[in-house]
Amino acid sequence: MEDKSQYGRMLKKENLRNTSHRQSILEALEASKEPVSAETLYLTLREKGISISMSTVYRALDVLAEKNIIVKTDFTDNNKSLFEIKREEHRHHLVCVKCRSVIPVMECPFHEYARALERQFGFSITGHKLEMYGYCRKCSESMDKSGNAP
Amino acid sequence: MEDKSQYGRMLKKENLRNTSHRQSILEALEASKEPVSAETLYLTLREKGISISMSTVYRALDVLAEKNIIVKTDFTDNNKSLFEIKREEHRHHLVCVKCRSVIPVMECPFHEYARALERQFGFSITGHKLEMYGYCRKCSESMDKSGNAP
DNA sequence: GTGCAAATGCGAATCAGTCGCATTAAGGAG
DNA sequence: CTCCTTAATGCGACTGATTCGCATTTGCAC
Repeated sequence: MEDKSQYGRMLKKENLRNTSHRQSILEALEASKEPVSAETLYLTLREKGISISMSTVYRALDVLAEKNIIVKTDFTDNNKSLFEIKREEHRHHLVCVKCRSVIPVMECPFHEYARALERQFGFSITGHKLEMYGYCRKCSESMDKSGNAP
Repeated sequence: MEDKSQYGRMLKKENLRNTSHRQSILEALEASKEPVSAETLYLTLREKGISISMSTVYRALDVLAEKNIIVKTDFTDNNKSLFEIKREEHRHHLVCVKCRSVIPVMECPFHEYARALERQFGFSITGHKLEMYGYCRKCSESMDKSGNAP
């Protein structure tokens, strides 16, 4: 999504006005390699010299998530929601429970599984979220050295 | 887990005192077929005539989740956390985005996938959470009738 | 039984997220 | 380009789940 006018089209398609704030938010999310919190996003924008309020950030994130342009995620921890742009392929995440780093993962082998569950329960699955917890390479190594088992 | 003294052993093993409140909480979670919120649990206990405070419920749930005796889950919605007892086999969930019903699912076909990711990223996976969203049978049907697409 | 750290109760505090309302600005019509 | 409607925004107050401080109680090792 290098072409920024693309955002305008996406917003229009959803009957959302193409405001400069929404543009900035989408650009910031696009630029971010990992999911960010509303607050982080707010601070990022302020740093860029953009004058915006928290309410607007929250409201924009809500409506964008509702329209499926971005994805809202809740990693169990500090009970803060994180947001990321919806890319071509959806992603899953490896979350390090120690240093809290997040590694995005592209592959998703769950389509057959989902199909089977739909048949079994008469449930129509429209989306899913998979998060995996554990220790990233660095944290496992540092614990090995210090003698603490993961 | 019919044998309630089992709880005592589990707690002791984690260096937690075997208090009557923790017993009650574990029993209530054991009895519940689906994940419950702290508040629901609190009310359930009060109804049973157990005098307990919200802080205690929260604190007990926290420590039990930390010790891996129960599981804390955040379904994106009303930003309330849900808790359930950790059973033999872990579960996944089908969450209806309309009526909010939750269907637990036993099967978990992800072990190979997890293994592959561990190799690929040097990440040591200790747990995972999969939630699937969509429309349960009842809600899809009622929407079909009313003409609203899911 | 005694002693002491862990657990609890209570109410105050925190803090992400929401809301009401007045103001501003998209963007379609003319 | 200007006008007009209405969505979007800012601000500050508010909410509601969760946490915290501190005094009191209770489990349990000895």
